[in-house]
Amino acid sequence: MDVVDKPSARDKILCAATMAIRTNGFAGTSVDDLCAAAGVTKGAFFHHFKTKEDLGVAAADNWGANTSEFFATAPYHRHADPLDRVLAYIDFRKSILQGELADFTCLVGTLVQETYARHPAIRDACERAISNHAATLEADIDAAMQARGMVADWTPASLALHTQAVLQGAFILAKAKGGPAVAAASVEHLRRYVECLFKPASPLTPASPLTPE
Amino acid sequence: MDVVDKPSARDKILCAATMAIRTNGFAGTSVDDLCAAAGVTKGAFFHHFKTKEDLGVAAADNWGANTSEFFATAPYHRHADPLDRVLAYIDFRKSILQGELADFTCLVGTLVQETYARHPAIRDACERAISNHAATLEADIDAAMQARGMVADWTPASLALHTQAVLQGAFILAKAKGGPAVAAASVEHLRRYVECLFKPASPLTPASPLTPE
DNA sequence: GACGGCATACCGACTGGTTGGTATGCCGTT
DNA sequence: AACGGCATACCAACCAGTCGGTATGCCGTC
Repeated sequence: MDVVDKPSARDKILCAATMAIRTNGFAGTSVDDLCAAAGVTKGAFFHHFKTKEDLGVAAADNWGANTSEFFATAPYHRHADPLDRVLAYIDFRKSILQGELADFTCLVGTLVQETYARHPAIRDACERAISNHAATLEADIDAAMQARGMVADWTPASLALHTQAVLQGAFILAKAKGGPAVAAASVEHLRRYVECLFKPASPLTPASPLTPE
Repeated sequence: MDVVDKPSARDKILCAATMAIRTNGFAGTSVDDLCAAAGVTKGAFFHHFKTKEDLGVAAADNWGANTSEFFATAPYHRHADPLDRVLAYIDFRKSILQGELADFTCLVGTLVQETYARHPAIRDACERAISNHAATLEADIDAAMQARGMVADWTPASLALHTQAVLQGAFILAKAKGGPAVAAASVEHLRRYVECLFKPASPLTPASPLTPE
């Protein structure tokens, strides 16, 4: 148990899988590619993962764990008002749309898209990751509604999932257009929507805090 | 030139590819699978398409052409007010979220997700299909804004693309959750957003035309 | 209208490389 | 010496793509 723990083969494979699948998809990533990228042999791969599908499940679970920690320690939780936390979450999601596409797109969104029919185990793992993450938002949305005594024809859960839909769709547009700019614009629309839902009385405000493009 | 034109091998392949790729993805669909599903031989396949990538481009182009016609002849264009047309478009998109996942999800969204890095030609074809479709919405959005003399910090183009992002994201959630219900809820949020953007003055109306879930 | 010349559409066996997966053995730690 | 962690060697199935060949129809010429 060294301080400078050298990563185990399993971790190296999971890390390489995260990048490779986000870039080339699940079916588009071969076990050989993965081993080469991770710097391990095929023997190591099949020592840690029974099948390639098993790796897919593990990668989705690993993604869920990593993103949970990443967002749990993110600064947007500091706000006292739950609505401010939701808006800050959206701003935070917008702010991390930078660099290469594979650096900010979502592994489980990509993964579930092409495996939902043939690999139910992977689909379920992706569903868990998405729903768990949405649940962290749902709590703040719910608190914001109760604090305002709001009665609405939509549920906190549906809005939380909607934010994830917008993000996933934004990633697809970013891939189609070759850059994060479209995605950022879509996230701005999402912010405007949440502001609108919680706006007490005032009408359309032409001068919004968002910077014009 | 018969009245009962039997479909050419090319058409049968494109039709089979549309379903197969939406179900199993591009890399997950082999040329042999495709030929079996279309009821043609490999010789026929490579007579019509130089490579598998070529088929991907053709499938995306074909999808663009088919959806263009489908939406151009859809009933939502009948409304006189351009905003009504936009809202009716959204309602229409919600109404067709039925049946099997592969029956209503978007080919080019699935396709671009896993090919953007390795097959630029396919990515460009998908981008064209998405942008062309969004452009038909953009015109109505623009007209609705001008009719109201609206000045906003967002553009008609960005809202049109945002609608597509919501739909694409909704498809991903539907795949993860195994049914169209989540997708419909997200499309309802989109409708509420567009209503809010164009609402002249009144505040949040708890009694909305949307049916509660 | 019979002819050759040629293009298009399609067939299916074949190939070389790649795939996911297995069998076995080595090596440091306990 | 027993074990987990990994390496090497290997396999059958499958992959995209090729190639020689056939069937059919069009078109100008005589």
